[in-house]
Amino acid sequence: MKVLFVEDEPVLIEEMVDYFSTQGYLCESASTYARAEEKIETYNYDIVIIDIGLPDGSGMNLIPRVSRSSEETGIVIVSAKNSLTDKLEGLNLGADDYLTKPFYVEELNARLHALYRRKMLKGNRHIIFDDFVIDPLSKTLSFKNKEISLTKKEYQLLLYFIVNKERVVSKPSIAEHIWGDYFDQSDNFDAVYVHLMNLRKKLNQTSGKDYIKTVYGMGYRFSAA
Amino acid sequence: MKVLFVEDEPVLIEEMVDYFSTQGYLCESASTYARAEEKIETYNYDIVIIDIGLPDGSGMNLIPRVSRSSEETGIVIVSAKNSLTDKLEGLNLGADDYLTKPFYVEELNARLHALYRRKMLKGNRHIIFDDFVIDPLSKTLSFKNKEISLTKKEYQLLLYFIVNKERVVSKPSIAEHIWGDYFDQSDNFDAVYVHLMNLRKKLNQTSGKDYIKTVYGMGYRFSAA
DNA sequence: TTTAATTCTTTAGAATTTCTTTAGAATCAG
DNA sequence: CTGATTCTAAAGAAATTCTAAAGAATTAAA
Repeated sequence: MKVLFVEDEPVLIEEMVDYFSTQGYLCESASTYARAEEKIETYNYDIVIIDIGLPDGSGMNLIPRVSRSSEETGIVIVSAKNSLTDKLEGLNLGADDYLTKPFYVEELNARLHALYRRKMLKGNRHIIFDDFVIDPLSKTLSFKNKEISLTKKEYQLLLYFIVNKERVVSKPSIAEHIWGDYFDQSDNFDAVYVHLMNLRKKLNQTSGKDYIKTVYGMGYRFSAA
Repeated sequence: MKVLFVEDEPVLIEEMVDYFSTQGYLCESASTYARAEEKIETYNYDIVIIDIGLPDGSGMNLIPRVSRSSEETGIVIVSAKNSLTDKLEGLNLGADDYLTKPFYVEELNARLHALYRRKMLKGNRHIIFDDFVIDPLSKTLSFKNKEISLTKKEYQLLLYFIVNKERVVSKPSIAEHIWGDYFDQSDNFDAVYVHLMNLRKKLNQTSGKDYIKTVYGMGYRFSAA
């Protein structure tokens, strides 16, 4: 779960990044409109949290850009004033939720959770494909009620595949979602290969099926019922 | 955990009952003031969630009745309007928390969790898992009527695990809940390790079971019946 | 068609990170 | 002051992650 915080108050950024990192999110931040724009164009996020009042522009204008760059991305607006027009404008532009400053990080967390549920759990508590069940709370994968132990990277990888079910995901985008933008482009993707194969093997050994297909030269595609 | 929802909107009732049932709560509902009054007098609930605006009376008047029938019961008020006086009046009458409509069930869940935690710390109800009994009043743990001495930190830790049963809790979040806000992120978590191991050892030595599983790189998970 | 280049699979082990455990120093409460 | 608790530090263990390398498969080029 990769999240971008667009916010100019350093203290708030720090608080949010600290908190949500411990919650298992992959956190990045942008403190200006320009930087946010750049990051949004370059990378892919699952959720973007946008403060409206930025020093060099209104966060409102970022909303369409996010939607354009990826339909999947959830958008939460944060604003200092509790203005109904602001709220409506934001939601109209395509934001998924709205929060007024000041707020508790716990509340933002609850909203992100709700958004997460709507986006990928679609109202369910578990993610289910075939005889597999993923419980995000206990971070476990099980096959016919028997737990399959996954490492952190394998678990993240699996979730990324689930979100992009039936779609071809490229190796660079996998790397970006699992390592963040600290990931050096010049690095080779050997690590991705290894984790991918380990996950593939575990899924295959327990079910006998091949869930992850290789699309030569393009990436991988995860398919399941 | 038995919960009563006093709410007249059928859709909302359904949503809440659905959600909280999957969260392991035992859910009941009352859609009128009269029905709620009746249920409160007759049965015992751990938590009552009251919508102020009921068709046949103000939910506000239910608050003293709940307190009278059982001091233990937690009360959360829900109201359509974000009125400060409403909020203050409710809290004055003995409500534990206040929530404005519309809200996300996730958010209510977070509040119930917090409430549960608070109640458990000072309430006199016993917490039971397997052959263990925790008496929050005397802050003691016993196994088959034999007391197990726990230090303060071990006790807090155990309670935090119980509240988050079956969930993966990260080390930072453990630290935050036990040492509070002034816990420095830059501190290393050695102390957490130590207390955790001590608790783990005590539980294991008395019961022979392993209650606390390490989820490598993510945190720990407590499981019990 | 054959060859070369690229991309992918697989394995093994090195490097790193995270966890466990112990012991003793510091701190706190009675 | 004394004893219990809490914290720090450090060493070793364990698990994960990464690197590297060799071979297989696929595509592109000759």
